Amino acid sequence: MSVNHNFTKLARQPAYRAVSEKIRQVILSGELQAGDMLPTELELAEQFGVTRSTLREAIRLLEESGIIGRADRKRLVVTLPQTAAVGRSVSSAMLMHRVTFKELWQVAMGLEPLAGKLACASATDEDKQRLADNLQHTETVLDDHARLLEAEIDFHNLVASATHNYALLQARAPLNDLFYPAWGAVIRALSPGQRILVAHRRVYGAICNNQPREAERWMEKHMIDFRRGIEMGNLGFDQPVTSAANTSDQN
Amino acid sequence: MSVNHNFTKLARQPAYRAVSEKIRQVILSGELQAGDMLPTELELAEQFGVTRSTLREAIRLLEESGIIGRADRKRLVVTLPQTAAVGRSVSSAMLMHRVTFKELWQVAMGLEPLAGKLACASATDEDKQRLADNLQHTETVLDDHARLLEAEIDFHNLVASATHNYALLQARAPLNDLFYPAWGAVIRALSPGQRILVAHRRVYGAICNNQPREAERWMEKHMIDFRRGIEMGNLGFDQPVTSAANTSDQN
DNA sequence: ATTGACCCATTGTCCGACAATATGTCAATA
DNA sequence: TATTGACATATTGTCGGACAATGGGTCAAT
Repeated sequence: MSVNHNFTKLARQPAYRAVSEKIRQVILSGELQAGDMLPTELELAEQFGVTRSTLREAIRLLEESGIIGRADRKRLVVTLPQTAAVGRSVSSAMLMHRVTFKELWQVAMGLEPLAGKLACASATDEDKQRLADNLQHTETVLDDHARLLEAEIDFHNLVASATHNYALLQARAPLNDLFYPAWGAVIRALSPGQRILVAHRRVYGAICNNQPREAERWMEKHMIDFRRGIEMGNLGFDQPVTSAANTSDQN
Repeated sequence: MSVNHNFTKLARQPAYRAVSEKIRQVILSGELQAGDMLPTELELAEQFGVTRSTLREAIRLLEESGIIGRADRKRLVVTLPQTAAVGRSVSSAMLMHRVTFKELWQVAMGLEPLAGKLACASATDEDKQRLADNLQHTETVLDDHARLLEAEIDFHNLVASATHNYALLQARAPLNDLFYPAWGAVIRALSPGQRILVAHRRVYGAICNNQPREAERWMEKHMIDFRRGIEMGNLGFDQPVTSAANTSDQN
């Protein structure tokens, strides 16, 4: 019989990956901060001792992570990742995993009431003003399905932003891409404009009056309404969500 | 005075990005499924009418999203994104945004009790067995700080997995990378092995007996303990978390 | 059934090249 | 002075070709 000592299957990584990791480290360590310009591709390539081709591949990895981008279409610049940019990767993953509407709803039930609650303590006057503007705008589009959905999504984003909690913003990013858009079907089927407006007003009022319990409860009711809408419309609560944001413009 | 009509600043996208988007679309539309092999780089390049260099840059973008990878280090293959892979991008973003421990804790307060609650309804016998194994293992490492932290993280992952809710798994991914590791300092400072074990046992018991309320409450208590630990240890509850997983191995 | 020798396809990396495009300078003009 | 135009320069996006290393396959020898 053979003596079997299990060796750890050593994984060498290609150069483009090593370069990418190195740059990422430097950025995450704070040595390079958001807004800092990076050297030109040629210069970077020389520093790492690789060719421009290899370096460019490394750059792409960081680009997709959203931590570097281009300033004015030329120079590379360290960037503060936008929630939307990072969220797209997450959303892609969820689509491939065939996440159901129910799963997203469960997460929404955990995060949206929380957002309402937290917003009470942290919303600035500017946040409140933006919410007020949103409510006013919503009233004018109650019967315009597309705009209503847009206003609806905006409202929830504004509440989340009012928490000033980036971790929360990031955690709920996929809801924007997958959960609410899918809900557009409900709006078209049931025209629940009034119910939406009432719930939003309650949440807004609670935030303004610093009543976290109220904000939490009404956001929860609002979410339960969502579920009811999906089920009543027979729109596949247990079905995988489909990518609504599939409409990237190109030939 | 000049007539000022604000034109939308048209943004042309480079070829590597267009190619990347196209492939992503095909995958997300389901036309290509996880496990499917892609043609060779040369073949793909010819199909798109670009050179291999350009195509490779496109591949890097998708690679970072975790939706394609390499089977046996050669052929490209459509991959089901791993939570860890996608989570890394998210974690990077959070680090750059200087997310505080408090922010992460707030998210954890929203998601971990939820995970406990949902797990009650969806945990399989196998899930329960894994939890039981984890508890048994935890008892043996109560005084080994490193292993205790590891077991602690494992437990929460197991509970989350038991929900069989991928959206939830993805949403709480950054907690694994940033929240719990940072909590290692608490373990070293306070040696709260017993408290941890008690809470875990309660959660486990509630899941086995299908008592969602109990599971939720004990998970919540557990999280509050976390916060207390951080504050008692004076470990910077309001400070940005630092990347503990910064230790990637390379020269 | 394992080993070794061999071939082949594909990747990772390199090099050199060029057009398109921003940036900067400077003169000309109103 | 402020705007315009002409020009030189730097940098990116893309191309095409090249080669070593490596994994997979075949086939013969043991």
